[in-house]
Amino acid sequence: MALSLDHQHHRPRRRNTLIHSGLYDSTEDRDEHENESRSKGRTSHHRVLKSSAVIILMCLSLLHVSSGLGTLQNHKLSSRHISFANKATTLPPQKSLSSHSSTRRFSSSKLHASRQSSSLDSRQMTKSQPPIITTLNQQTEALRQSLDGIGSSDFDQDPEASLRPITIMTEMLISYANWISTDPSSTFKLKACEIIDAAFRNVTNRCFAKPYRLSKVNLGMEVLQLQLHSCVGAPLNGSSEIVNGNGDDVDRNVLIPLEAPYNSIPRGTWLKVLRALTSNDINSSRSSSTLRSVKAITSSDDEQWITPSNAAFRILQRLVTGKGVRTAQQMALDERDFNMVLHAYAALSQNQMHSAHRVMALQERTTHAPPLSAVAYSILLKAYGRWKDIKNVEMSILHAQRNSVVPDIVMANTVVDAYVNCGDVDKAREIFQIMTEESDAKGDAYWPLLRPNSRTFNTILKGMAEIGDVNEAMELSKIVESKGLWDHITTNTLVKAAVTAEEFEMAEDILSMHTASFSVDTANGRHVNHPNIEAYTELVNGYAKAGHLDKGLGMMQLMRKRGVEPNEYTYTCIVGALARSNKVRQAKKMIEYALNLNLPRKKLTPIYNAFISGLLSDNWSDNVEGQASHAASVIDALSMLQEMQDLNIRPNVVTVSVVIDGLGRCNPPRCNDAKDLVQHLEFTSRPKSGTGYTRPDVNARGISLSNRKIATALIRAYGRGNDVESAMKAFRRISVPDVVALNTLIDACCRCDQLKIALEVFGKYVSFERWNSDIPTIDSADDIAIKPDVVTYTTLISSLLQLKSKAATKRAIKMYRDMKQTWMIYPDTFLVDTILSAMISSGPIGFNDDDVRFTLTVLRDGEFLEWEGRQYERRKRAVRAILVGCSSEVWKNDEFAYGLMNEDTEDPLFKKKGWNEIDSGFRLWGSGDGNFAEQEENTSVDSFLASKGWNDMNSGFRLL
DNA sequence: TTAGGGTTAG
Repeated sequence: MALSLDHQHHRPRRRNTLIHSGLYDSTEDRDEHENESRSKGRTSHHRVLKSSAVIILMCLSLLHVSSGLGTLQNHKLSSRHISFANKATTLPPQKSLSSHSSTRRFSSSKLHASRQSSSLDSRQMTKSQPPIITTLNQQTEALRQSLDGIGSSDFDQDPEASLRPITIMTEMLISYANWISTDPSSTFKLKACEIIDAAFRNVTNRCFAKPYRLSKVNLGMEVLQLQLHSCVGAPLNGSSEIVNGNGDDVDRNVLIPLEAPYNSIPRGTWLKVLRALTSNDINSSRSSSTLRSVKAITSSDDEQWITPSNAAFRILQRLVTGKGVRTAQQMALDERDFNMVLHAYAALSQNQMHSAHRVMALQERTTHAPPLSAVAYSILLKAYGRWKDIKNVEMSILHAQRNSVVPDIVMANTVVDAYVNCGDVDKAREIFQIMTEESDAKGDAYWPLLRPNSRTFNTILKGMAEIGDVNEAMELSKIVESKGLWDHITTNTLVKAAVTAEEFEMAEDILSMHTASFSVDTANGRHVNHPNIEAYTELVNGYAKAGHLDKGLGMMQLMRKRGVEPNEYTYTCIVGALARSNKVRQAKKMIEYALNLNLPRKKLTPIYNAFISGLLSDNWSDNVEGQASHAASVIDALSMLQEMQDLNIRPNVVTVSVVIDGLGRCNPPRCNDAKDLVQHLEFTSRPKSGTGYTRPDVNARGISLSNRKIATALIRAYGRGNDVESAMKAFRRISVPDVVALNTLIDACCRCDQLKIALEVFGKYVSFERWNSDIPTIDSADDIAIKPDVVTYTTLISSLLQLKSKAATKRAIKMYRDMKQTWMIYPDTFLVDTILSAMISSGPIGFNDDDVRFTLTVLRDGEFLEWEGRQYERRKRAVRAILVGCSSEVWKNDEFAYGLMNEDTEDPLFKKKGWNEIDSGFRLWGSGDGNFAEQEENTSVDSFLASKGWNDMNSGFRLL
């Protein structure tokens, strides 16, 4: 369906509900997020602590309100009211006492006034301002003081300080509640509420202001909870503990609701909360191993922890429905409110996309909300592009079209980028064509005429760079230049294209010709953040990866000559390259230099990772010398890990995985050491938990045995150590295993000759029906469905074929068919190679009809793949040699085989050496280059180091 | 509120 441009201008208000491929949920906006909300287990012990805490607090407060006060033990309070008090009980006794005594000092002075007010009769109150006002004002002042230093780590880690605001606010509500029992006039009631509300706003404004911090946000959430719900909390079991001035029993809660409208939260505050919850600071604090979760606002007694995005969604729902929102008339909702939440979900992770769709559905269904715009679709498209989910990229475009959303240049660029990320550069160029065509020439009327900008071109260039199509890229860059749209990213991307194609000279030329002008830091004559630093880094890395370490170091020299300061990325590349070449001393020098850049510690971790990874990257541990050398590298790696910790550079998941892998490649594999290391680092690297507002890590984002990458590395180690049982155990620790973890486990089983177990594992986790059922399956480990990939099938098929049994081969043939037909997975050259070499390895004897058909199928599939040089022809010849010699003649009915047999492509080498030679060398065909000649780069390394002023060769670093 | 570039990992 094509929409004309005219129609697009007056868009129908009708909106399509987004339902497709199971991602568009029709039960969108319930306030319940069962999957996400994690109610904290509340043991009876926990309850006892809570109640005793509340008793202490209430006694302290109420002691002054009314002497001879009845027992409070029977009060059932919402856990909200007392959570702060609960925290106080976790303090050591003395500290707890002092904490309370400070509260008490405060209470005794402030609440004294409250008592007086309670004992005053209402006649007196109408005459002049009641003392409660003074009390509340004093409490407000104390509150203001308690907020000093909020957000600082000192504040967060001092339970006394961080709990005080909540304590004071609760006390204000207690003062209010007690005063209310004297039945004051409504004028003063409102006045009192206004003061309390202002105090609350004071806190929330601070909590939800930049810089955003989880601890602040959670304090703010607590305040919102207090104002919204504590007042309507649990009843008092019909008891009558509080006695009013007339001696009558008053049956009510300890805390009572504020007068309207102060029992709700102003719209502006909600928007501040929304901004904080969807901010980058709150959502992407990857440095912290603390799970990002915030306290949910609930009307029940339950304490729920949910993701910031889900908390934001709930607030969006409030803004839509007006629940808890203080507003005279319904204000129109801003598109940005929705987009903020949409973005928070979409940027988060792939399995949050159904939540992203709920946000869009909420916006669509809310009549007083603006319609979905190109911005919303840009957010969605970017996310799907990032996950390389081309199916949903196209669905999103289709829905934008159905919703008559007119694309702007941003959305167009997002689509182009999404296609590039999905590896479909042709499709990206097609969109480019359509959007730049005059409308009457358009085949697709959806895309309006748009003027491409630098980003459009750079994005397409990126696509070309990734596939190494440097010629096309150069052609396109001429257009970019002629249009005056060349910027430093164009240079960087074009250099990348040349480097990917290993056209290093061209890359250097591009860089010299298009180096951006940059400002000189006159203070030290150096240039900071050179706009082309990425191109330089690309070159350094490209040279090093291509085996030209000397040239890579030459680039470092050139950078120095041109005054371009290497950054952490550049050092990561060069350190990794040096370490891979076992130039330990030089690598360490480089690290030392990177340390001098005075970067934040966090940025140094990857440099160390590159070092450790390079050090352990040796793959010659199959002989004795190799093993000894590997063992030495492991020691070096471990000492580097120690150095990191000494320098307070925190190892991350990558660091640990790499070291585990190194330990696993020892002979025998050091699996126990690997596991111990994880547990040790898990313990030592965990940040101190302060207030309780930052939740301890329970879900393995950081270093732990249940982290997916770490567990995967361990599985690999156990596989090498012939320990299937432990491998299985390690796998089961992963809450949501991915295909890499699965492949590693299957491989571990196969290595240990446990093919049966491998097939069971495959059967348990790989099910097309379950995978396709669209039901989010996070709850039960048994429901997890993993989409296999070509590696999964390669591992299993290879193992099956190695058994050389009829039954196993039959099973392999079936798996291969399932892979293509059910999962639409196409084989790669490695799989084709694996199968062909296995099938023909025993020679033509016993090669039956099925074997012939299978081999021919695989060979034919291989025809569509990209092979190095004449590799495919060689495989064809190998197969032909088998067919010639085998008794089966089914191939004679096969057109492809017939053509194969009659091709005249005789390989003289093959002719000379015959089948056995080919077989033994089969695997080597793929490796292409035998260029591992040892190069002597010491000269250039040292000259670089010398240029840095480090000419000291004997710095104490051990040379391997 | 939305779009483009470099490193380490499996």
